Amino acid sequence: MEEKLKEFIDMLRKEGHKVTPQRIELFKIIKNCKHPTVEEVYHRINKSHPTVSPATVYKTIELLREMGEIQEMSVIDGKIRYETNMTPHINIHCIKCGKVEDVFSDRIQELFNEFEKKSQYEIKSHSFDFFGYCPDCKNQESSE
Amino acid sequence: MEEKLKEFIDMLRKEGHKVTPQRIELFKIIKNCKHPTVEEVYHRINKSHPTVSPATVYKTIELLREMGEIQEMSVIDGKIRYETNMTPHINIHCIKCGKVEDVFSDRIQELFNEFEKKSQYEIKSHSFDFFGYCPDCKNQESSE
DNA sequence: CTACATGCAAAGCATTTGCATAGCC
DNA sequence: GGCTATGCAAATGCTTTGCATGTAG
Repeated sequence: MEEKLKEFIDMLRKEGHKVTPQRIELFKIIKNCKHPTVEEVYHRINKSHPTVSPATVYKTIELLREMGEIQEMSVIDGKIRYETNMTPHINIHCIKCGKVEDVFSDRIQELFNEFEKKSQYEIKSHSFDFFGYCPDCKNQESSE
Repeated sequence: MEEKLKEFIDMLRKEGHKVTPQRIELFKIIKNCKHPTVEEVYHRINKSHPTVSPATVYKTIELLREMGEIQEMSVIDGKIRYETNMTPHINIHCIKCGKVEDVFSDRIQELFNEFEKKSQYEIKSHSFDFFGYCPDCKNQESSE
């Protein structure tokens, strides 16, 4: 975490952006959230730093997105959420309880390599999502 | 297309929804669009049926989503787009020119099967997206 | 000291809602 | 004929913008 923060600060400087307490705090909060909405990020920063405005939250999220630190996700409930874990993985969403789990697999990289070759695209990022019933909700389903 | 429309009409009836001209027309339009936004759907129906209101477009899109005919997609430009082709595939987005291509592969089904077994989830749908530079834009990139 | 970032309030838009009317079943 | 769907207009709520002030470099 400390390491990632330092890299982030370096990248800010390198790209000519200023290093402000708001940006540092928002980076820490966002990277510690799972798949936050703007609203959730705002509520969190509001607890520790009540003067930070929604405008700053929106602007910082947009900056992080441009810097490749976060990514907009597939939406299931209409609200845009942000992927903050940029390690290749698949999100499995339970469409009943709303839970989201990360799953890692070497197959993702394989698929990635296959498509890059086949399509002639230069692939920079991805977003993989499964939607279904988690083990708990699956059982409840069958008894309904 | 005719076949799909009939299935849709049957499903409407079966689920107790009424079959209206607006729903039929919106179904046809939406299924003929690639990855439309709400706005695009509204503009299209507005040309042929100028009295259809935005409210009806929103409600019908929500109905189609509930019925599993369409799905919200990963967003790249902030606007929610809808996946209207429910055949398993991956979308490759060019982050420069905005083009989106569908790619089909047996690997998707394999990945699907692997995860269903491994995770104990009952998977109902998915959304796979790659983001990068298409062959054309890739070359422009290198010469900049 | 200069330029960019922040915070606030207002503006802008997309989406939803309430309700009267129309039209499917 | 009953009950859902539609269309309209108003309301809501999220996001952006403009501008004065603060602050990093």
